[in-house]
Amino acid sequence: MGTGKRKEKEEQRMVTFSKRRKGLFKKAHELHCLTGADIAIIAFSATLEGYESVDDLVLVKNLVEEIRNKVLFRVLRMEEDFVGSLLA
Amino acid sequence: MGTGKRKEKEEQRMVTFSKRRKGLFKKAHELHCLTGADIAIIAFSATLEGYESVDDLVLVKNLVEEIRNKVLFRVLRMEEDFVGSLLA
DNA sequence: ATCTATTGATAAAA
DNA sequence: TTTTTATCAATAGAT
Repeated sequence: MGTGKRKEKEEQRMVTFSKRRKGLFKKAHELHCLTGADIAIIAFSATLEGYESVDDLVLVKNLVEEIRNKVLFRVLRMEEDFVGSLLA
Repeated sequence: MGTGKRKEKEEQRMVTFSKRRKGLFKKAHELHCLTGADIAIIAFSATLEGYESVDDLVLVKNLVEEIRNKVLFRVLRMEEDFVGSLLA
């Protein structure tokens, strides 16, 4: 396969990735708005070149911390509910 | 509003949540298969009662750790690429 | 980036 | 709960 063809194929993959990632985030946003659910999505493309930067990764790192905090918050709420049910 | 109505509304919200979460995960799976992207999704319903357990939260905790590892792996790969580009 | 014909998701009903 | 289906939305391919 020529280099041109390979580049074309890679570009097409990125088009698909971009379109579908956009769709995925839209669906997640709808789910959040419709039901109040807390949702976090992280999506890495398979290639790094040109599509991800250190800045992006810092954003992801912050997002992961946010998610961790949400999980911890959930655990706290569940423990509160459990204690509440014991006292009820 | 009567209690019955409120319960009905909450049930409907959970039906919507379940259906759309299923759809969201399907989309994410497709995106992964189609483009090789690494994707992580965490979705909490707005209410806890009956829909989430400590076991679920342990799974989420593990997922968050997995995501963190992926981020770190990406950083390592980017650093390798950077060093590689300097040596090329 | 924009368009559109087709496919896929899903809300409501059974 | 699962199944059906009539609508509505996502998107692959073309431009």
